[in-house]
Amino acid sequence: MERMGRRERQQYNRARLLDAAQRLLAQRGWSASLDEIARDAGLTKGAVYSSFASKEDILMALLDRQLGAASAELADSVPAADGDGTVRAFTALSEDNSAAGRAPANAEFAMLMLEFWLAAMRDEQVRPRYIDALRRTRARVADQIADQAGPDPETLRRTATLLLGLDIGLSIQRLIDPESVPESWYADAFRMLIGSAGEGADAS
Amino acid sequence: MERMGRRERQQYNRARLLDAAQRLLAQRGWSASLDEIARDAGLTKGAVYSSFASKEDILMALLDRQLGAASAELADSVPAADGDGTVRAFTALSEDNSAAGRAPANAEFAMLMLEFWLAAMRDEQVRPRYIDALRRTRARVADQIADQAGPDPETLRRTATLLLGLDIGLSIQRLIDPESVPESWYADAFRMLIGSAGEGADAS
DNA sequence: CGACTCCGATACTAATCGGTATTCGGATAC
DNA sequence: GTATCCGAATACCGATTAGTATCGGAGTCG
Repeated sequence: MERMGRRERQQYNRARLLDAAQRLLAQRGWSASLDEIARDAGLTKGAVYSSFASKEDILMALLDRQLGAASAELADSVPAADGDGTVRAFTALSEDNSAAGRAPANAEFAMLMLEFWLAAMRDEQVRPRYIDALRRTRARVADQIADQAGPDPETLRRTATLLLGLDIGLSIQRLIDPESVPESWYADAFRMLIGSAGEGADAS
Repeated sequence: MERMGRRERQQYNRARLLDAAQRLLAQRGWSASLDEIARDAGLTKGAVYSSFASKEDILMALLDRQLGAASAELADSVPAADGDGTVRAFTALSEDNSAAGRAPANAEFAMLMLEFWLAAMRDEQVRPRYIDALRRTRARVADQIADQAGPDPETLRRTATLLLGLDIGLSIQRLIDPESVPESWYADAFRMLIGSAGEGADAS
């Protein structure tokens, strides 16, 4: 334990609260209580209300932090985009450093993302933030595959959207039923969509 | 109002409770209360506990009914699988007969499905039912595209999985941000995956 | 060193929820 | 027609929850 100043201490505690909220909201959903979150962070509810205005405020802050981090991670997560290292945005952080007993880290990430999606669909306060994050993510994917998916910007955006969609849709199937969705199919799909990138484009 | 016998009446009320649960669980998540659900069905909580054992039991029954219906719908939802009528499993019932003020029917369906997915990820009681429903859905998709996606059963299963994944992943993006994901991209992706079905298969 | 500040712990409240016990009323059986 | 049955309404309970009020104590500044 290092001695910390007041402001430093609060930022540290706030971060630990967000970490706890990330775990508990992913694993128990919105019904995770503030007492649980605070206790998981080694603090009490008093700490919560000195850093956040309400429970929904935690969701907002967590969404900003998490979606910002997800976009940043993506920049590193596409090594060369050859056969094996496909695009992984939704399955980011998939190095699988899961703590004992809990769900794997990538599963936790996906569950949190879908929880965010549902919150964004229901609450118009949350929606624009989530939309923005999705658009940034697609833009990152587009940057990553710009050299392989042709120069046409419209086709490039489409390919990026399809790749992100496949990453999401395959992960939803694979995370809950791994044996039905071999990991290698990610790469297969990647090749299929990149390989025939320019074919379906008919001027409208 | 027709006069109904006792048993008939209970089945009718049970169905109305499931209808209400479908709406409220989709739009307010698991924190939708039993009183709300009962009131939305024009009944009281007493009716709930004479038809269901617990709140989770409602989820189970709804999941069975909904996923059974989804699989059945799929059989009709792929007219000829030519360019425009792609595979729609996740976006089933997409004729968009949404009641006034509420979310479109297909959005409600998707939200409910993801709520189910999260419940299945968290609860091992729910998980096998959801896995089974996903597998049946993939099998249906495979049947629908069997004539176009080659005779190799392994490739066929893969193509069905990728198509379902794309349907899910594109819908998640499109439902919350329609202008970023044109509807025509569904058909484009369909063509891409069907067109190059046999290419990515390398014996492992 | 001493007064002030402010973050976080503690104590508490009003409201809500899932579930249970009991009662009510119409359909069923005879 | 009357007794019985059973599904649904009502009333109620313990437990939990988000949010508030208050207090203590460590860090800050003069």
